[in-house]
Amino acid sequence: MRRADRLFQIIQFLRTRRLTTAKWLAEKLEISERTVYRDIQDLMSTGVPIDGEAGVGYVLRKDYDLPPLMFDLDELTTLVLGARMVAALGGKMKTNADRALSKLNSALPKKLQEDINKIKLYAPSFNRLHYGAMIDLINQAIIQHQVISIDYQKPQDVVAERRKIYPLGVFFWSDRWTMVGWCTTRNDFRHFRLDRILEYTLLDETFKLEKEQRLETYLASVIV
DNA sequence: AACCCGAACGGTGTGTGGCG
DNA sequence: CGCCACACACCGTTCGGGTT
Repeated sequence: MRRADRLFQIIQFLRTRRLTTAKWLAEKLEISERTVYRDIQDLMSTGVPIDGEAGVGYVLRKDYDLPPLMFDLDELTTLVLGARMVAALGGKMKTNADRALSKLNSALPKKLQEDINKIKLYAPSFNRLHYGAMIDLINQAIIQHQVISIDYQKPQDVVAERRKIYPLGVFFWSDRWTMVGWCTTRNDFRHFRLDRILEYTLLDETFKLEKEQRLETYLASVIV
């Protein structure tokens, strides 16, 4: 990593953390603490408002911000591919992704605008079914704490079962989408494949989660 | 290719100061 | 008082760029 890149990284770390020690920075950047001290000193000497306190760590004063920075081609490639994957979901997700790409394109310098058109990475079949509208609705329900009613059909079932769910999150498992939620029928966490949800409705009913019903609790139980 | 030079870095040791 | 973390100095090594 170039030194300039490392100095930029240090500022980024300091911006996103309340308190940062030289040891932590040294581990993250794979350099010695001694080098961290030198870098911090150099940043401070160029006017970056960093406060260091022995026995405490470093903090970046709140009034400091970086000027807008331009993406490099590798970053742009990642962003464009990501946006194209999201656009493949359809619905409002596609509209949003297209709008974001358009904004990005208009903000780029001419050279990068040309480069971005050369990115030939597409995701047309990233998702054969368009879940954009369903994900939009689930996302809205999660934010507004609204109950969702779904008709869910398991492979062994002949008819779909109607359930009321407190939606907690939507996950993509490399080949399929699922919604994780608190199932009021089973009174437990359940995840539902979106391709097995035959009908879904946002109910005019809100929910309040107990601690044992929250997504953090679910994640803590499944992630070792 | 060999050499020189400066920048950057790591290691080590010592001092200082906050905190529990 | 001990621990932790920053501050500083000194020295040796590595690396890249420039020169001969």
